[in-house]
Amino acid sequence: MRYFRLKKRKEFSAVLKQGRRAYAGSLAIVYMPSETLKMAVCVGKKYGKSVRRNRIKRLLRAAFSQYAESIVPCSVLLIPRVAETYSFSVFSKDIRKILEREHLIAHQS
RNA sequence: UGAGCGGACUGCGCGGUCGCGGCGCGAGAGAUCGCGAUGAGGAAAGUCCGGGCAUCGCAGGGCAGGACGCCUGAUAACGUCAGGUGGAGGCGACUCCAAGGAAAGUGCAACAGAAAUAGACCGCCCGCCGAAUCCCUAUUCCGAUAGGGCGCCCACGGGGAGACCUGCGGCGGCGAGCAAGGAUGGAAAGGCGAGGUAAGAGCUCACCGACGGGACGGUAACGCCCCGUGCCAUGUAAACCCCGUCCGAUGCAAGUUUGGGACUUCUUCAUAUAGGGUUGCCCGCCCGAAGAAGUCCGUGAAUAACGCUUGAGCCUGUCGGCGACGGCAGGCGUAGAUAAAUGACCGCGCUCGACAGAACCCGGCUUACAGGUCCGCUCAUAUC
RNA sequence: GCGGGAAUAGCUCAGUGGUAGAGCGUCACCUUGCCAAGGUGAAUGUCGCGGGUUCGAGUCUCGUUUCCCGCU
Repeated sequence: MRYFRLKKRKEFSAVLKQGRRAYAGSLAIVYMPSETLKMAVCVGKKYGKSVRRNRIKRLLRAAFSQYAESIVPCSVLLIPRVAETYSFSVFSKDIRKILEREHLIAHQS
């Protein structure tokens, strides 16, 4: 089971307005229940130039896709924290921590 | 060997597992799945120029505005490039230069300096008048000049409260001549030397510079030579400006197509010297505009498809050209996303990997960039 | 992606190519028993940064950095 991308501005606003927020050390997650699993990352200009922003987005997508199989259907926004350096292992660990705390993991394999 | 100059290229590699965006093939009613090949740069950046392309305007005209500026060529075009000219820098290889016009006109040139785009303040020299006008020696064209001494009564300068001391034989006024000298300044009416003169002056002469004319070389910018003119007009045009060349506006969020458009009614604004559109303005040209409700249809709306990648394309060879570049022949098929694709993990290697991510497409410019490779050349030193 | 604008004292802003200014703030003094208000005086600048033009640049010009605004 793969995830879909969250594209529409309406959906973005809806999630940001009505969604539930959860925080870990390196990032924040905003989510609300929906029919299918949808995900988006938020990386604005404040994170640096385009190479740096692309790097952050790739790391977040890669980290998220590890758990995509097992998450209950909902709309998810990943918002990283501004930092000096970013790493896959820290993102992966923090996403897992949040998913477990918020009971978003459906069937543990 | 050291220091340096110019040009070209490269800018992590190999293997495995799991993933991402187009594309092709296959399966499936469809969602989707499988396989295969492919997938960021030299600057993709800044958006500083030039084009293509698209829409609007096209009887169009004028004004304004903008850009550029040695010459010749290259090019679709350019503010780019190539080759040359002139100037500046460097021992040199070589590098840099927005490099037309200041006798078309206007403006500006602070401070300093006597004076700033033109004059005569000081000064030099001659004549006259006034004060004063010592002595010795030499020369003498009998005006004086040079050297030495004496002296501060008179004049000028300096010092001192003053008496006075001291430099000097020295001054002041008027008139005429001159523009050589005068601590300034970025710039002071060609420079330097000689002659000349009462003192001076391109007043005269040589050389250099400037200007004008001519011959020769060069497509030209320009170079070089000869002759002439004593020479007169500072700088600034990246101040206004003049001359020459060029420019319609807006930018793919341009724009095209489909899907909601048609009809009826009402309201609001404007109603012709008005308003809107057309290029910033004027003339000219064209035209009413916006909203709401009802009926039919449809429902995804900053959306979908097209534009969207075969193009002034890239590579190789050859020919023409000093070169930029162009001609011919052969070969190649090389990202097209749209909340937006290259990542994660593991292993090995080394010098431990810089600047940095396509968004309509090209040609340039500019800026950023760890390191590495190659070619050509210069200077210094040593040896042969 | 495309187009436009700004940067001057701690803050808000002026500024004709010729010595960088105003207001608020800061500091010192006067005034007051003390504070505020008032008065007098003073300090404060890489004119964002780097080249060029000019005798001379905050101003003209080229590049660069940062920030702001508009366009669906």
